[in-house]
Amino acid sequence: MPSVTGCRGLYGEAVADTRQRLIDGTIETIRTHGLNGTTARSIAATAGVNQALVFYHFGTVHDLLQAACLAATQARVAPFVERLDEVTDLRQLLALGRSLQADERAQGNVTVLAQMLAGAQADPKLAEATATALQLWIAPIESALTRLLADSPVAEVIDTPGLARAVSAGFVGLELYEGVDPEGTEAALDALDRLAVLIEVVDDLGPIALRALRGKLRRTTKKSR
Amino acid sequence: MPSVTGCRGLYGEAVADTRQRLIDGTIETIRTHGLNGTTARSIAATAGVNQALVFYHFGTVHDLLQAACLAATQARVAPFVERLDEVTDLRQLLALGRSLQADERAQGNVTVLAQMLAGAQADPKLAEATATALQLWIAPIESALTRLLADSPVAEVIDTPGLARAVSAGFVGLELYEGVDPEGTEAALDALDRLAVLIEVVDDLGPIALRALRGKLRRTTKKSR
DNA sequence: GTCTATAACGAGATAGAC
DNA sequence: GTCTATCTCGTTATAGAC
Repeated sequence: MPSVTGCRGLYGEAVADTRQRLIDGTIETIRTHGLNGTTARSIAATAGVNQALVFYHFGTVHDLLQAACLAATQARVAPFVERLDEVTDLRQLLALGRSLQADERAQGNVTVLAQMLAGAQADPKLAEATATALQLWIAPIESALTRLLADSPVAEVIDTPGLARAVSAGFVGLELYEGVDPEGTEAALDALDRLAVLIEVVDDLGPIALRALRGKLRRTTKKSR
Repeated sequence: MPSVTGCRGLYGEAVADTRQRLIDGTIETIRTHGLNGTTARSIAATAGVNQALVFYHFGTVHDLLQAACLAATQARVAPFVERLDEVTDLRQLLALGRSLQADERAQGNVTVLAQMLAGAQADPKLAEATATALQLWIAPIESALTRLLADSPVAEVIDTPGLARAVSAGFVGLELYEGVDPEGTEAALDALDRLAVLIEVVDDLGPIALRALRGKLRRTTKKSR
């Protein structure tokens, strides 16, 4: 197989190819074995390369983890952003979220992110890489929310950046929860579906009810803070 | 210190005390070192006992993890249930949730649950124990939600068991997210706060608006499923 | 760049004295 | 029940041949 860069070693293999195989192998290994079972040996086995190459190309297993996390996230976010731009209301946004989650689940990418997030708790270096990766998801979601809620009375009291983070973090939690209770996760997603409908319904209320709601929202919010 | 059971070994130490120290030490070790850093040696060091006692009392590190996870959760859920019974509306429920999360965060218990959840993804045995522990949280939350939403039009379209799971899973996700972005988590919780206000406001609408809302909720929900 | 071989270390787990 | 000592294995990482 020809390499993109054309670089080849004494053994005739392409360099860029090996690096990419290691990155892909890392993601796949986290997905199937968890972060705990992701060692230089298991990664190399999955990637079909020699174990020592992990250290030649990335120095440490740790650095490979970071590189793989970022690369995988970037690759997945790009197509998502395109679909996100076509969303015109909250229900479509949630539908996209579910469709996305189904895709990600099948590919195991949210699992990877969840594993990184868990591992990051006791590892500042990993935390940095994970926060960056998660931000890649959050930013476009925040943009979409801001756009969708621009004309809504709800926008006055909802903090869009905060909501975007809550949604993203919530999805990660759901993904983890799915690992121990798949049926429960389906029920949870259904419940969220209906909550989104609720917000949308509020948006579509007649002018009278809407004005009353607006006043109440403001008063109640002030009181509770 | 006198033991509950009174059992003592040749070295004069109480048995129940050592078991409890190991369980407490396990939780503390997960909290500070993550699941990855929780080894028989690190647990024993934290608990202040000999490393071999892990295997004498629990057979394997794995079994100790399960036991500690369940014990810690049960101990924490009990007082929570009492406070939950006193909640009379959704905002109080969320306020309790935030207060609880602050406590849990300070004690590191949700972190423990999150670590278990992450580890459970690649470990069926651990998954079972974690699902049981999480269910200890979900059950009382579900009861409270059912009680609070009993007289609400929202109850007709919201799936309470699903919502309870979504809330629980979401909190775990937020806890993990907090490890990599504390400020973002605060913003996310604020956003959820306001969402809860929204539901409550809908509940307090006048009879006319409420009837219109009810019809719309039914129609929209049917359409979207 | 890739391979084999191996060093250095920490992990789970056990044996046997006390 | 508790302790010390130790076995065995898997891990990261490196040295050096090709």
